Amino acid sequence: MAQRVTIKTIAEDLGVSHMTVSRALANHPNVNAKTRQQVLKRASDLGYVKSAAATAMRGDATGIVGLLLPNIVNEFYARFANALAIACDDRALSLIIHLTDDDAAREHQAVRRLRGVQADSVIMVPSPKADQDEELHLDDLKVVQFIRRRQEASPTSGLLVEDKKAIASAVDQLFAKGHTKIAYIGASKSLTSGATRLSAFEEAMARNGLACNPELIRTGTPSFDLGCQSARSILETRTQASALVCGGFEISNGALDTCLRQGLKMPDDIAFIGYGDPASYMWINGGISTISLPVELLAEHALDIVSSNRQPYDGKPEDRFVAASLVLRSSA
Amino acid sequence: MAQRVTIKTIAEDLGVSHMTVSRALANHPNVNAKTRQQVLKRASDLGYVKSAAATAMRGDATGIVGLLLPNIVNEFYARFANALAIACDDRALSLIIHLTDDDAAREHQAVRRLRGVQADSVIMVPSPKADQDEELHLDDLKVVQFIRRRQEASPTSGLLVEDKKAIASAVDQLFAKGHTKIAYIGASKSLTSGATRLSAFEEAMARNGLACNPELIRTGTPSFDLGCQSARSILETRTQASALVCGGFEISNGALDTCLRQGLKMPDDIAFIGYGDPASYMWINGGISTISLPVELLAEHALDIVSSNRQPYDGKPEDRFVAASLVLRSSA
DNA sequence: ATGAAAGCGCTAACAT
DNA sequence: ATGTTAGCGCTTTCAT
Repeated sequence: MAQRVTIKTIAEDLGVSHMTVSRALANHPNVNAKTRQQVLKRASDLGYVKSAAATAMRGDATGIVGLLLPNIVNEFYARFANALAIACDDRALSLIIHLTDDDAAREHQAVRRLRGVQADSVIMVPSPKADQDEELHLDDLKVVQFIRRRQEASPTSGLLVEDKKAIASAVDQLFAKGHTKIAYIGASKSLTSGATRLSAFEEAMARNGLACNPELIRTGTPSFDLGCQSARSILETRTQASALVCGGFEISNGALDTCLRQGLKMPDDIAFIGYGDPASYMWINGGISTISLPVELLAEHALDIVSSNRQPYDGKPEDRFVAASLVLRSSA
Repeated sequence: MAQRVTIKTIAEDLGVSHMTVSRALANHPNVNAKTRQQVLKRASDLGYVKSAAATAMRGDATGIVGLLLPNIVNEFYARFANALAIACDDRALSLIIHLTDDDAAREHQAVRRLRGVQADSVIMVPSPKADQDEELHLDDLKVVQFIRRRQEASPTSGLLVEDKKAIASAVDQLFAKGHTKIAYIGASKSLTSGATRLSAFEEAMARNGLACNPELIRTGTPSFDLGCQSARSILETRTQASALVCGGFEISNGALDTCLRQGLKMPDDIAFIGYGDPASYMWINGGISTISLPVELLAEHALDIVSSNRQPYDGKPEDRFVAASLVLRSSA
């Protein structure tokens, strides 16, 4: 196979030193105009590309952004990744995606590899942390924790969704429509976002003078399955719930899947308010009401935080909150 | 910030040469057992990770797989990326995703950057090629062209979907239900996949003794918009089509969006057969009939081709075909 | 069993 | 305006 094209290749071709080539390519002023032209032409002809490895080894920024997501099938994450990938391409950054499946070991490996390639920064949805998990070494990375927030040894920034108001509106809306037995499925309290959403739900219930039947509140590790199973068991409960609010993307899809499979009409059989706003929600059942998050805006913020200052630690870690909103369609 | 941990850091800590550390970490036999333990412990404590840059500069494989997709919002691509990301994580590979938006310039940049980081291989959905596009330098990459196939200067492998039979079945099915005015929206003929699908459609029409009204056949650069606009204009045509077959993922979503926005009942107002099988198709309109592609299998194949032999050129380029199937639900 | 040297591609810091 | 040197982290080769 063809030998790798380096500045030395070009230098020898042109009978100059490799430094002249380096300077020409870097637009350094001290290069004869004619020489520069020759270098540029030759580089272009040979398809020269600067070695990222050499650059990285010198300690320069790599322009690599790591993205750790539980998965990328969930349309919310997919849209986030999509927006982020476009933004990265626009800024000449490389996006390395690792999927964690919300598993601490996978997350650990992913961070290792990102440190290996000297990624400048990582945008991550931290996995629900078990206490025995080993500490992540994040010192040389600029970290943004997305969606969920976990305490780490190194300072990390946060990009969180402020959804308490939207969840409260959801409950208010259901109450206004006469619902009193309102169920909720969300992430377990060990995740701060799980705790936050749950308390938003409970407070809104209380504010409307509604009792929270423990049978109608389900929490656990957020997943499609949790949504399915919780929805199923809620529907089986003697205390028939007339409405369901979801507090997680996967959960929402899982719960919705169960309701649809059971042939339930919404809102007649059950009023449904999902979480996240995949395009398909618009089409299902004449429109699924949902708590919608501004994905593209979130991607912008994430990249903003990590690229505002490429040197880790130079900027203080910051927390940003972006508001979710309740979108009412026909399912509630 | 903390200085990067290298084998020298560990070597100095332990008062040995960096070579001993290197050997200990590489599991080389000629290392004192006690020394090895010390090295391993220290490395683990300090969170040492081997520099990918140094490794790459020595010419070793980087374990980087590039993925070039038009976008990642389309659920087919998202599921493919998801499956590929999982497979990569399992094999300790890093997946770098670049989105091309089917644009040659973006594609060009993406390939440049992948060559810069010395990616071992690239799995790409080639953008529809305009003739004036500059040649891609793909010599040092192991390339798999996915979905679409383009002629390149360097040898590349192909991973293509064999969907002629599924498309023919779609037409047969519609004809069996009494449809005669069947419309088709697909990619333009300049893409081999576009040409293939279109001819499969035309042949099936002919076989059933049906005429192909040119007004009911639309092709172009595959996109959501093409689907929307073509569907709209087909629905406006005096020659009322009673059925619609889609020949592309984005196209399918776009056409479906238009039909749903116009409040059409399927299959009564129009029989609809989509392309690709996002989970939501199961839920929309009681189930959208579609030409379904085995995504996970495709991801396995793609990684198989590139990782069967990491050295570019050592394995001959190969073409693989994976069969699509017609999934009938309630929309046709 | 351990160490020293060289080289991968690049650029900052010195020559010339 | 151009060239030489050194060093980033690592492993292969050649000593010891």
